[in-house]
Amino acid sequence: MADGRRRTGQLRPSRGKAAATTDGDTPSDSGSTAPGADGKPRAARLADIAEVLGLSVTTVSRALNDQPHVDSQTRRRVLGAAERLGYQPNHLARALRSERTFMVGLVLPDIHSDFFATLAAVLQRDLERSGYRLILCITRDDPEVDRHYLLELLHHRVDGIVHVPCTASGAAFVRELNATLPIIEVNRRSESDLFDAFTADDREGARELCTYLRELGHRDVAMIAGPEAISTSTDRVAGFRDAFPTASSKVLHGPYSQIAGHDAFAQLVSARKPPTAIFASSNQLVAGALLAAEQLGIGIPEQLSLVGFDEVYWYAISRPPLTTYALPTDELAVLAVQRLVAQMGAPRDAPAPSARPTHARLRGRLIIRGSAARPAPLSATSSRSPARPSRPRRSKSNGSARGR
Amino acid sequence: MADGRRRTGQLRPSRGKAAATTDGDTPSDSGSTAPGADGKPRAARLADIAEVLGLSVTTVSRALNDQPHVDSQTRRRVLGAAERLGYQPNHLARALRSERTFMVGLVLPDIHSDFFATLAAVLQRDLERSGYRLILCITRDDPEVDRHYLLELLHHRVDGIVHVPCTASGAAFVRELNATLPIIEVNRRSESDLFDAFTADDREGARELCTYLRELGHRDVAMIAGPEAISTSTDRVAGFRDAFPTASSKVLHGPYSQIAGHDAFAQLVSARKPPTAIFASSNQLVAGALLAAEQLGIGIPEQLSLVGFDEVYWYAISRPPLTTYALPTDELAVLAVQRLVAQMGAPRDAPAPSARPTHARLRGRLIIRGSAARPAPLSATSSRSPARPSRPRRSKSNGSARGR
DNA sequence: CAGACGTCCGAAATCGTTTGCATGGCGAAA
DNA sequence: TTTCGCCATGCAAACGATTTCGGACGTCTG
Repeated sequence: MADGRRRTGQLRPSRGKAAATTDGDTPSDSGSTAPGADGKPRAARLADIAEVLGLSVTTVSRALNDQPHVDSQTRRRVLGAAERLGYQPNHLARALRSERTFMVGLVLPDIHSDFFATLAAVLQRDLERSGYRLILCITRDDPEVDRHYLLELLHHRVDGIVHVPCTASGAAFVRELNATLPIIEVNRRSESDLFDAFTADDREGARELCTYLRELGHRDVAMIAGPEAISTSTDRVAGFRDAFPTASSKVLHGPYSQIAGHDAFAQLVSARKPPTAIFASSNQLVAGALLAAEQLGIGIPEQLSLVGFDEVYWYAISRPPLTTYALPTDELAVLAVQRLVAQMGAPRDAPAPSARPTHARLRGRLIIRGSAARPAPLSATSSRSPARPSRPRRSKSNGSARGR
Repeated sequence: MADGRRRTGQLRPSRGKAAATTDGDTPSDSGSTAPGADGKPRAARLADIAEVLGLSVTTVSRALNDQPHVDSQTRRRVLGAAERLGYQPNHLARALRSERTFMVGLVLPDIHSDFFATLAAVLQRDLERSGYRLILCITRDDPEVDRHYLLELLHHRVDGIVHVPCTASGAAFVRELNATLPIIEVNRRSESDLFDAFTADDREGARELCTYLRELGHRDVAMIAGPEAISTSTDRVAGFRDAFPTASSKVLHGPYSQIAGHDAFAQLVSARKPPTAIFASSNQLVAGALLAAEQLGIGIPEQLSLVGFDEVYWYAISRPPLTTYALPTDELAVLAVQRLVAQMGAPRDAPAPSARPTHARLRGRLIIRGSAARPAPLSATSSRSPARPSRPRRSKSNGSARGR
């Protein structure tokens, strides 16, 4: 083979010691990490291992990646040399060539809210178990920020995205960019019908919770809802209307924030004819409502019933303990990772274009604590005070410290 | 220039249309994203833009990166073509060559705890403002997991790491691997003295909080502390001992978890001679303690005083509202990002090896609410009941809905 | 007018890995 | 003994950008 003209790929001019003639397995004097001869020490590369052992980078790569067609003896030598040289693989180069970054993006509105914190924690844990790292992107429900992050993740060539959309179109524009990476919607659902989605059955949950209020005797109930563009909000409003179809029942829309809950609560109770119960439809909203009740000196549930949504660990120790509808947070995250990993593992070219995206609605469960009681002024039948004493009655799934 | 022998770098055999002879500025028929001729469409690269405009990749790269030495007219043409072709830069390739990934790792024990959630949110926001993406790694205070993530981040060639260590050595082993990337410790501090650290002044905070208990008249106070290996825990214990130097004052160590707080509280109050006040030294611990008090029917502060640590948004609406020492969470995160970005922006080779790592301790502030009162049995002077009525007295920095 | 300098641009090397293809060598089947 | 195929290995081309070096050309300065 005429090796007359070496072109590219030529090994660097012997940065380490000149190729070990015999074996190189003996623990020589080369420090554990420094391959440098004179200049500053550089990080070891595959080529350095190959040079020390007199092998090719190909074989070294195969040995380190547990690929077949490598002699077990050779593999051991490679592993040993890698250890001695302090070799640390470069995922960038690997990803560039193999077109797999093993990173997924998580795009959600907020990490501070208990629900999303749990979601993020479970997602991160399960993704890590499948070998994926997670890039965290917080949108604060700002569509521009949402779009910015999705694009940025695209540029980083993530293998997939978990998306909590904040617009009706969701990540549709990504698909228009001819990007075929898997995207899964969680908790909320866009109207694009382009992506698999895992959400709670918000409508059914709200209906169940509000039916409970109706059964307690409430007829004049108001709802503090989230933004109108977001599926969780509209679905919960629908469930609310299922239980209270009268047009008079009031629904206040606003952002999913504590301040919004606070202000909406204050506005509702200061009305000429305030409701007897209020449904604050997220954990942020109900936290704000509780604070407002505290500040305004409104006794709950003596003067007014209040129910929340989402289960949060401090609900049991709030004053009063909150009656709520618990969302299947962990399950949502687990299923999303499961689906996403399956899609990312599939061959890149065939993303099953025929299959229509699926939407799974997961049931939660009602948790009855002490923040809702029979309506105070209208109670006709009950002779004793409708408001329970300060020590609330216990219900299922309460009391145990949830050690998440 | 004898172009007889093209070697590498040869442009792909005209995947797009054959090099536009004249200009290529006219909006031709090529779809916005599909450069493909026959095969499946590929994502546009710099070379595609260069080919369409009859330029070199060098110039295109410079134009898109706002580098000098590009004619403004040329720059406009490049931007236009990039837009038409739907060009999306490949950060992997860029990072591989330029040795800057614009990603930083965040390694912390937990994201569900309110404190760390806030920390992560602020870090993410500020890092994003400086153009960095954040990789989230949750260690659950497991040293093995901690080590695993640090290595993994190294392999991904992140530009820097924000670390909440859970061992005495912290990320010291990373330095032994000859990795020179900036690492900043936040909230907790390892004993390695190798990294800049931003922590709260936990000792001073605990002293201030416990001195308040002492001034209320408490003499028999117990502390529920975190793990012994973690700086926040040992520092808070030191502050507690500053205020209560008697050897009899009890300190219970355990993990920073709600269950640990629950169990420690139950253990303390069931002792033969229970303390008159308990200092639960983290938000998880105090949440568990509150729940235990609720379950055991122990009135707070009537029968027992309880104080927390960290300020959390639900403290104001818990039952009772918690007296606590607020940590400067946001400030911690802001300063850490500031320092980290400065170090990441500095030239890679000179990480100022002479400068000794700095450790900044930030002051928090005492927030007095209603969970601590004069000790019940020992109250000598006060004629009226030491326990306040159910409606707690208000203090500074309470009541406003913190809209995080 | 010579030389210095600045601007615009391109060729090619480079980052560190994976991967398609080729090549001996060796054992098994014919 | 030949042929076929597999195994272990190596060569060199990707992957898609940045960066170094230098060339062509125009302008300013002494």
